[in-house]
Amino acid sequence: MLADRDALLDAAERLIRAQGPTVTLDAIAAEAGVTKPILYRGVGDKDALVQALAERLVTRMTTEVTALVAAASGPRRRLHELVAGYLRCAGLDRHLYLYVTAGGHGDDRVRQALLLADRSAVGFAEGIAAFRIEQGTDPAVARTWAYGMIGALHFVTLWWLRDGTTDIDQIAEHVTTLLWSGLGGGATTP
Amino acid sequence: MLADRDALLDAAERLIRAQGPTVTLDAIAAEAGVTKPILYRGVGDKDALVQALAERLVTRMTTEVTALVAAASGPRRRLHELVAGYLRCAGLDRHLYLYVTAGGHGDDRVRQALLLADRSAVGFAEGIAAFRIEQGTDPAVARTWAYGMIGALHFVTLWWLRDGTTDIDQIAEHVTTLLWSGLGGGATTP
DNA sequence: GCCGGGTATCTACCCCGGGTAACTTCTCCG
DNA sequence: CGGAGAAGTTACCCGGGGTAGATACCCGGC
Repeated sequence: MLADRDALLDAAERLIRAQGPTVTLDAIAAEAGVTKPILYRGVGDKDALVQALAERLVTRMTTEVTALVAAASGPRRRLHELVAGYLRCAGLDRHLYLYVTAGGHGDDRVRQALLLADRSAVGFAEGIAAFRIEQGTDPAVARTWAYGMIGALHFVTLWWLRDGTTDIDQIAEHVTTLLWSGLGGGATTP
Repeated sequence: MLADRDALLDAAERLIRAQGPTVTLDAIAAEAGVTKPILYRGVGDKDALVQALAERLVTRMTTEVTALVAAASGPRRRLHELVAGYLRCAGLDRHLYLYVTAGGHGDDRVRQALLLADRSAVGFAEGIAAFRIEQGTDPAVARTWAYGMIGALHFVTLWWLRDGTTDIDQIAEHVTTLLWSGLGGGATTP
């Protein structure tokens, strides 16, 4: 069996989608038609696998969401599309999303938690900085805001995936309002 | 040796603080002067331990932050104190914070990730709802905003704990600005 | 003072999953 | 046909969570 790296990652995705985020490396190797050492040769240890899957997932989500954002007009609507798109993508790939955001195993717990964030933070921060400059406000907040916004999206996503009580559109609207207007709601009170 | 639940949890905290979030249950039991089965009888399995420690940590952080918030005047300053207090507490208890937010082991990865959030979300949501009513705006956003704000705080915290490049006060100010004014920055653009 | 029973605790183990060393097989070329 | 080398598989190690069975301790009854 050809031990192509992409084939291995495809198998991993397939199995995680089918069986949830608790699949073992043995199972993934079997799904790919090979054995564990081949999986190691192809993609590295478990952390590397998670990282590779994170990369793919982020790429797909970014593509999807970017298209939605580009199709909307006005910054607030764009933000809404971003939020709603993120939630929808995570919902569709929920098992993979969970595997990637909580699947770690090594000592570096922080790294795991921030894997997905790190992958998208740079692009996110650039967008924020550009918008702030255009607005005439200080772009120095960009990196912090990127992590903050991703954190907000991520936690709301997890909460929604777990409890799933509220309608996705309503949640997206609430998150958008928070991120767009903040607690102050546009008030200029210091 | 007395296998008091509190003594066990104290030992766990002590060891995590001293040796980081990768300590094993054996080590914790040893620190408490007992063996694993006693630890199990006293606090339950690892998830229960993490949950108990989360509860304690949240209680302490809440007390601390609440005091800071109460001492500040004006909603935006209050928010700033909340953000800065959260960051500072997490920084002081960084190992414990990491153990609690990323220490899980069972299948329920979502539960783990949201443990800290769940513990504080209710109180948070109440505060938000009260503020929204006072403001004359819709309080239905409260639960979503609670998770969103905690997520933002959490991710910024992790990022800061890991990279620690930027000054804590500056980060706190940036997060406060995001949560208070949002991306729109008080603009009324739809 | 000695003995049975109950309880509290420890020792020794199981299991699972990640990670790897060493054996096997297949192929290609002289 | 034989041997070198690549490609893969089996069979294992190890660490950590979780638990069953052995052990020591304490106390009332004789």
